[in-house]
Amino acid sequence: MTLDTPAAVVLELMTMGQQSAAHLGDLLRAASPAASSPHQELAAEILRCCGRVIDALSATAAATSGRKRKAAAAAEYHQDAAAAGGGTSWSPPPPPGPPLKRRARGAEATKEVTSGTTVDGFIWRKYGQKDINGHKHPRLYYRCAHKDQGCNATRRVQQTQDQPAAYEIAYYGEHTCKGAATAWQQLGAAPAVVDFGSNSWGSADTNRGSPASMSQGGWSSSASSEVGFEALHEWHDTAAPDPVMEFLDGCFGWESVLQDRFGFGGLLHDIATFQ
DNA sequence: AAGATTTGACCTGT
DNA sequence: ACAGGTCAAATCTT
Repeated sequence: MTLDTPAAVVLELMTMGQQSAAHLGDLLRAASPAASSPHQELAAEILRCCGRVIDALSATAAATSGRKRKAAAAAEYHQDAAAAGGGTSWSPPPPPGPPLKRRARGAEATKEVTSGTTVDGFIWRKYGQKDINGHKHPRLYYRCAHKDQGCNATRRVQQTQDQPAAYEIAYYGEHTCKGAATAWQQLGAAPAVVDFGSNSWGSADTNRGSPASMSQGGWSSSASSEVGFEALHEWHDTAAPDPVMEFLDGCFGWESVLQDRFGFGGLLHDIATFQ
């Protein structure tokens, strides 16, 4: 991907932010492995926010380039139907449209490789696992927990061969569930395609223990994000393990890149506070 | 008891 | 025919 457009730059930087937040979460877990602390939840919240922006931008880019997945096309059917209704607000997809077709092998997907836990704001339910030829580890299949809302987003997780701690995650389909749409309405972005990729409540291994048992506040990004950032600063100013402090010191300056390049400071602030 | 996960079977695209 | 994706009953967890 080039950085020729503002969207590309935002995508790149949000990806960096997501990786940084994942790293932060790992550090926090290492610092207090006993139970999930508010600090870890804050790191998870940051990951969720980054993931939403990344997926929204990715979807926009894919739509612009005219390449669409089959699953995306099915989701689009619902959105077109909703748009025909004339409303600007989110409409529940449920009555399901045409039967969802099995996606073609190697169908286009939004892919990312993560080390260990990632969190991107959606709740996934595992629906299958398969041993894949040429892969030492099984492939895991997840779908959005809000399938009952007509959300057809799915996620495929494959542990990489050479790096056991790394997971290749492919996202298919579009999130059409209500929580995602609400978040963007609060952002004022109102994307034509309500598409937010993804989420992983941890790696294939850490995922055990029910994603839904974690905070479902991922849908209510507005309030939770703002509180989260305030708490993060408060925590940053008080007690924190040294490795975490070092990590944060190295990461909090990345937004200057945007200001230097496109003067996106205001946008960043809006994204950070979801207001 | 309800909801989530596991896993073998079945379905479909290549 | 085979490999990969999904279904759904059984099982597990909370």
